[in-house]
Amino acid sequence: MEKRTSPVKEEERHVVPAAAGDIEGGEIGKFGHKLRVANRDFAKPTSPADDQIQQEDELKSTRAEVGEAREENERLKKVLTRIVKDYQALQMHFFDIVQQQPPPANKTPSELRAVDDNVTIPDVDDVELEPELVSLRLGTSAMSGGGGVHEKEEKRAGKGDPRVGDDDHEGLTLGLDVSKFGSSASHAAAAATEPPPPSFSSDNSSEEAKEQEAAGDQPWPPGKAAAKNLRSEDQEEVTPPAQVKRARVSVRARCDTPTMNDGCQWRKYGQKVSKGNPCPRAYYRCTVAPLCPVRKQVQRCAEDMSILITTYEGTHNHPLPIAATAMASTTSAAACMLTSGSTSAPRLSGISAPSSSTTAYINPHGPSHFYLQNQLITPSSNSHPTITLDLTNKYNSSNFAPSAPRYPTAPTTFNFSSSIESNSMPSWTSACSSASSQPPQPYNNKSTAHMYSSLNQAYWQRAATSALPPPAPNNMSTDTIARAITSDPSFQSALAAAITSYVGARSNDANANGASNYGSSRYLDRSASLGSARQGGLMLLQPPMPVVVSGPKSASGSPEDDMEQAD
DNA sequence: CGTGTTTGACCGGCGC
DNA sequence: GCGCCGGTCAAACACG
Repeated sequence: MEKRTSPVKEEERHVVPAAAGDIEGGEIGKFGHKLRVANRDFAKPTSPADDQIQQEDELKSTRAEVGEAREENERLKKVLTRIVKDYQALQMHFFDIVQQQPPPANKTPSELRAVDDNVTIPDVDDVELEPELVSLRLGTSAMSGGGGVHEKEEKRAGKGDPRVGDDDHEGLTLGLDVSKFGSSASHAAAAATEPPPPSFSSDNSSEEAKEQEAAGDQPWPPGKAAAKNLRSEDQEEVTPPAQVKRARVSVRARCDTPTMNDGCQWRKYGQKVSKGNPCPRAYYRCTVAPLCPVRKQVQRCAEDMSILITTYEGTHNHPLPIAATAMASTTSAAACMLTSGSTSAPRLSGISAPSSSTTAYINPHGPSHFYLQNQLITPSSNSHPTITLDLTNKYNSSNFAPSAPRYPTAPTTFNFSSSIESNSMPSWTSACSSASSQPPQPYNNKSTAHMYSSLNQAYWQRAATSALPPPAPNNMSTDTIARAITSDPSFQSALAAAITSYVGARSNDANANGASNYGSSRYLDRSASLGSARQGGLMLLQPPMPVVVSGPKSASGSPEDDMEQAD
């Protein structure tokens, strides 16, 4: 570059000696090229006298231009500075809000219902500024209402919460874990009275944190060793009587890579061939932070090897990078949805549901279809309430109705898609159709991740209210609740956004996703990465991604049971 | 040498 | 009580 420009400089000096000297060195860097070009232009040989005058004029104009450019540069600098400051202030504000936000359980059911009945999707600004809207702990609200739980589940809950708390008390927990929805009333009450641990980070974090705190902070079935060690210490946390197994969120997507990139760091700790699926199931553990309880299972669909089934379980106890936040938020939202259904269903509808499985079908390819299917399944080994987010085109009616349900027993199926019509968000229809008519890749990962923040927040507000079962009436069925939740554009868009980002990112670097070279010590402390993670944990706000929701075409069976079956 | 993966063994839950 | 199964552990291994 330097060599290329030097001849021009020579020309400048020769033709217009004053030019170079009048320009500040700094400005030369920015506008020198322009100046040099201008000089070269008027250096063309013409009549000497006129040329001299013309050159001077042009030089003046060029100087003026440079001055303007300089001013513009300064102006832009100031604007940029202001934007950065605003962003930082906003970020701080966001964290403050997240940290200060009281658990939704503090609200009375009536309050929540009132909100629920007239929920309006808040503007991005509203979401951002209004604490209530920022609250991401709504997933826990389901907990407060969670009364009926199985004895078995209670037993499990009592047994399992060893790993608890260390992280939570540090205030770093990210919480959106939905797993605690089964908490007993007493536990719920405790949760309601206790302020959530301070949590920063992404949307789901606060929820998860709260849930962890409330339910004993044991997102995952602890490792045996950990369980043994901690069981005695954390009696309190173990006590929560009625705790169901952790909710799981399963994502099905066509993916040719070993794993999908969800932005987190994972370490594979096991692989096993499960019954009913020749494809081995890989077990991954989140290694972004030490002791992060989140794990995921990755398995190919037996019927369609191109479909990758990723099942998430647990709550991150650390801030997440943006990309990871998107997925975590999605899973949390889905889990929250599931939670609300599972908790309320037994109580409200009088159906004793050992566990619940909800499937959200999203067809990213064809006409946008999204529907949720909440299924009550028998408490087999797969007693984990599971929500499946289906990104495959399995939704097609032709493929959709399975010949026979794969559940051990025919699940009681609740379909709430009927009400989930585009009329709830008419304006989204067209946009979504176009967006979803393409392969997964088209979605912008970052933008969706960002947008998810606001959407998720909006959803959580709604979800909290929806999830909280009304005090008395038994006429409110799972269907009603699920309908309320799933019909929420915020949830839909949030889900779609995160999912699409998820899918879009999957091909970017599957390696980085599966397990990349992170961490300083083997399987141990990675706290060093938290700083950056936190930085990325805060997501920007963007307009919601349009999502069209349509009702399910079939209510019978689950086309989607690979995961559940495998589990 | 540090890190992640592989893989057989182990454990606990569950059904019979 | 036994066996099956899902899930996890941890030593051995591979890789950069």
